[in-house]
Amino acid sequence: MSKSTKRAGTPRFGVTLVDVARDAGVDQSTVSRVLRSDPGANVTDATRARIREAATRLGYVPNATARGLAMRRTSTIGLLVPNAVSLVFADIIRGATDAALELGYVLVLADASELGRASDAVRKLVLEGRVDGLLIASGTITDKITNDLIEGFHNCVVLNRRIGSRLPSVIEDDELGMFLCAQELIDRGHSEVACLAGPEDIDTSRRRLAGYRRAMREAGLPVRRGSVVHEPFDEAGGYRGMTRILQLRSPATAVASASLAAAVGAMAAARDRGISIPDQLSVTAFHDAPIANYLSPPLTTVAMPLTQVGREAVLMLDRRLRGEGGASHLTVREPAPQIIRRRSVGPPPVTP
Amino acid sequence: MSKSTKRAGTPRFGVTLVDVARDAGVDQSTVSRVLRSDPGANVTDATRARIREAATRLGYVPNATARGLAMRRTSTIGLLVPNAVSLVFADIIRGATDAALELGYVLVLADASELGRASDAVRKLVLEGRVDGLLIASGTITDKITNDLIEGFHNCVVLNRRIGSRLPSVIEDDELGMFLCAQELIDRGHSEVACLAGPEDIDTSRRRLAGYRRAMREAGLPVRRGSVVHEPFDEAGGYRGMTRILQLRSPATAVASASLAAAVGAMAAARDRGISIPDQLSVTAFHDAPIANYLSPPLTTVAMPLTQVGREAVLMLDRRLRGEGGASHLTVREPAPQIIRRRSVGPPPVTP
DNA sequence: CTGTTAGCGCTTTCAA
DNA sequence: TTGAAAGCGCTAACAG
Repeated sequence: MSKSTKRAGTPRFGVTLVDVARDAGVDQSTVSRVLRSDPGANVTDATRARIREAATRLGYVPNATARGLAMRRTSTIGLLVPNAVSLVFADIIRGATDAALELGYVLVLADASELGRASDAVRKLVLEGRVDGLLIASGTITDKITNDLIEGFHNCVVLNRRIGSRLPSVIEDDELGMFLCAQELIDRGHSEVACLAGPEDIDTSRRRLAGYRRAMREAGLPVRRGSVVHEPFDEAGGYRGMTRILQLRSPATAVASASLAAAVGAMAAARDRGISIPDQLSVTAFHDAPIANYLSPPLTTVAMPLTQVGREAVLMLDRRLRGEGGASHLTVREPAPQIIRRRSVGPPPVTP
Repeated sequence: MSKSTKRAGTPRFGVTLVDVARDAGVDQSTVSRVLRSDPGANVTDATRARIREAATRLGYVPNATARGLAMRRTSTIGLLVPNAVSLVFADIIRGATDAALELGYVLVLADASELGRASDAVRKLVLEGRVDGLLIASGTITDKITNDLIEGFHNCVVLNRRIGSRLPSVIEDDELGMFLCAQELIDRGHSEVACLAGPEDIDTSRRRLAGYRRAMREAGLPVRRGSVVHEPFDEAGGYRGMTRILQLRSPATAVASASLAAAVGAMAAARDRGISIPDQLSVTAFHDAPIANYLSPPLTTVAMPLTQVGREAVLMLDRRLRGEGGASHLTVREPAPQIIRRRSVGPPPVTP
């Protein structure tokens, strides 16, 4: 069968190595060596130049699929997010994207707002080899994915969660961040400080709750019955939780929320019951985002180093992909959590 | 060189077609036919069963890279988002993800919050062949990308924008949606209705502005000088725009915002000047999202069929990838825009 | 009904 | 200093 046999109807890729090689009058392997800047390549400056020129002139772009097949790695990593719109993921995504770029990966996000989709994503991305590794920043669904699919798959890093000790993880200093949320309230004179904690069965919630408890303990304040409520990390959860807190016989005068979204819901709940912030109720939230500036009133938050979490997760994944060892559990403490004071905190109301 | 020659040090993929074939005692091509459910494959039920059994027992998963190389398509499509956290993208993403799944694609998101990243993403995803096609839902950066890289590349569809007639596009009925935003205000008795429009040079803004103008015109209301302000579609833009409107000699009593985020900023600006909503100022916004429920007061919005936009964009891209013709510009009108009344609209204040 | 064979575009060993 | 050749895992003619 002659060389001219072309599959009929199958589209071709663009300019290939062979095209460049032919144009430059060398072998494709030489082109490959030059264009990859292969360190162990001894190529004349002349040929080198000729190849480079031909490549740019022809508009050659290496094909990631072919390279991936040959190298058995795609140089892309995935980041699974619960819903791409959650307030706190912007920073993680930014940090991860930057770090990935620096290390020569391309970072793709996969939306896994639902359980089914998450499994789908893991299958399609990881098992079918579309990505070299996976970052999982997917709060609630993480456990399920873990059990279902990730077990034994070590090319992945979990963000903001610590699940057993099997899966590598990068987390923030949840305890400290939440400590600061509560402390800000206590410092202003509040003694009845409630806590809008996340889902009870999640390690992240537990660490944040521990920070709240420590702040109370160190101030010599009791944690009253009913003043710690477990609700999801979203607006609806915050709304429900705040409503329950306000129904207490002696409601708290301040509330530290373990998530920004929940704080938004909490503020709405207070407003709906005619309670004004910060006059009658003070609020602080774990995590900062631009929206905090635009709430009524602007919300005092504790900004966490989320960008760094994204970055470190990529670095850790890369290390693992390259077979290096190193710690597989990291708590990001730099830059330190920082309280951003806005107008949602005031002194406790004077009780009649 | 014997068959046993293995590259040293290169990791292997998992279970391959050959493994399954050997196990089932057939050729790999047969396995391929069976596992792909190739319609033109005449295979005995017996072998078929044997192959299937072997595949599942060995835990075979087809390798996307190899398949991609052979088929010259990756079966993945990319969705470029400006920043994954913008409020309105959740629905688009959901619609697109679902449609992609149905058509056998996997959808990956790429964050392109900055211009540089956007070009990077296009290069890495499209030119290097990591995706078959690209959806671009990237407001402000779209133009640049277009000019830089997309020209002549027709495996892409632009969302919510119409750029020349070269690039295929899927948009909402911006005019109608914004018409409804303004009409709601007018119906409540407002005659001084301002408009928080988007950036002036963007077609999307122009269509929304046209809807506002039509509502005013049909009501016989003049559009006062200074009551249309062009600012970006974000909180800061809304804040600035609202501030300018409130500085007018006779400020409007109502404002229709061309974006949800801008409305959030606008409400903050009003609050900061001691203006209460809806008593002294009514507000409506184009686009709905859960956060609207939790603002103070909850914001009246016009919900647009964003999920459908995401879906249709995928369908259109798929059609083009398959070489089918069909319209390359679509305006999604179903489901119809729907006004969601909350508490940000009231009658105009009685002027002294 | 099934096997053989020739690639897809690239990397990498080995030989010259 | 460069070329030849094998092969990554899969698909898709074509032959039998």
